[in-house]
Amino acid sequence: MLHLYDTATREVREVHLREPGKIGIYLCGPTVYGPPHLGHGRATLVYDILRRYLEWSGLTVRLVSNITDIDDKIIDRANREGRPWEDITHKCEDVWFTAMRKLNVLRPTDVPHATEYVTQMVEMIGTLMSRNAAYATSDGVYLDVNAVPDYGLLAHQSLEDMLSGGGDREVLGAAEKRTPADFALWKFSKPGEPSWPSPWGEGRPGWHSECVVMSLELLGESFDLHCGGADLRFPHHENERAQAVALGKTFAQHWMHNGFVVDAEGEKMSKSLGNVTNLLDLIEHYDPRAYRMLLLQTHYRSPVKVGQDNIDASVKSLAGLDAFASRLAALGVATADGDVLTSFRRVMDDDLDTPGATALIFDTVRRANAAVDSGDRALAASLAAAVMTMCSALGLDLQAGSDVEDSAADLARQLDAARAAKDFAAADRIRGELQSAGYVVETTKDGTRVRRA
RNA sequence: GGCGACGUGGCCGAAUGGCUUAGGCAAGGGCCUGCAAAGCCCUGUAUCCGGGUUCGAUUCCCGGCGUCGCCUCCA
Repeated sequence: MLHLYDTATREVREVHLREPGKIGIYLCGPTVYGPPHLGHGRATLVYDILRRYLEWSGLTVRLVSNITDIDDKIIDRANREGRPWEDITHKCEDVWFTAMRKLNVLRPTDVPHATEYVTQMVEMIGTLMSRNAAYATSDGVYLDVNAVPDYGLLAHQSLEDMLSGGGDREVLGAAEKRTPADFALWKFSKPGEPSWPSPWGEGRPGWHSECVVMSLELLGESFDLHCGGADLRFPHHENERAQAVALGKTFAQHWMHNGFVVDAEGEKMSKSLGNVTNLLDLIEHYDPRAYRMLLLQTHYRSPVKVGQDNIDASVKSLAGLDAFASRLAALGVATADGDVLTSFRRVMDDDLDTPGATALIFDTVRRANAAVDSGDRALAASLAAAVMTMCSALGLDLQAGSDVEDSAADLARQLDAARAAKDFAAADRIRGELQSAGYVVETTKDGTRVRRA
């Protein structure tokens, strides 16, 4: 059974399922106001790997991941560029899902939009008001964090400690708030801004409310797992939880957070630092599988450096796996080796130990290659099947060289003929042609094999 | 100021109180090959520093140095 580190309890523990065989997961999705960056890519890849693995394990997974399509940053950009805000959110969402498709990230089972749940959010805020956990000021409605006894559970800091720190940061709306840590549930709109009606005045929802409403509505109370990037731990997740607690509802049973993407100097890459490397650039310039490979070789909670050397190494390791897939495709269908798959489950169930899983894959590849060389085709086929099964469970599609053009296949046959005739000058010339056409050429006893470089 | 994470070989990156080693990339040697490619076998250099606990620490504890994150809206 799956064990994951739980941010709330700070320990690796079993993920307890409300309903055997089913898991409900909420993943905080993007705010659609700009191109996705590497951190977005990491989070979606990590949870895509989790989701695929769980489905492969036989669980029915309901993965709810929101799109935040109303937010200050969206409004700012719309004003700056003189465009309708919906124009920005629609376009950014398109770009987002196109990028995710290229990364082989499955679409979540549910993709709720914040703007579709404004009515429910207004209702929820009303309930919080009636419970005296929220109050209105001149610029909006705020949650009173003192209504939440264990506020700071995810931040692992007491309210007092949090308030004592923060240095020279500006606290929004501080003058009228009961406590500086109180956060906006509803923001009154200025003229010309997108707005929805509410009992307290026209406005728009604050950032944290949508996830509470949508997760509780789609997954229900005490749903199994809540996920997101480590930067969302506080304040976003803390504030989601605070609202649920203030409502008197049980929220997520388990909290999972993935680590940051850092640059070559080890600093977090984020928009606030202005050193973003765009996810779109990465998947345009490199095999999109390379990022998945890199993340698989890193534990999801560790920071990961994304740089030239790292990505190059992943591209090369993928080439080795592709060569393997191409080589072993000829062995035909076999039952995957059971011991290997048992080991695979063991490492994956241990806090999603994908570095262990990739080590297992490479070991199995080596064993399968050795079995081919020693003539044990049955063993090779069953090990190869295990490799393909594991890669598939991780969303890593190996390329077995099926996209070879007819002309290249022709040249490969000519190359064999030339070698058979010991016309090595011709053979070398043909190989050169194939290589300059972008193919890797392997001449073997069983004939020449070509695949895309 | 408060809370927390981390410092492993040429690079990336796991694991671990001693027992057999992570793994990938790079490097060297060998086998195979007409030559390559792919593959197989073998090899090297490592656990930030100083104390402590221990028969024994890279692993646990303390201190130091260094890097990073969070402390109200960034995946």
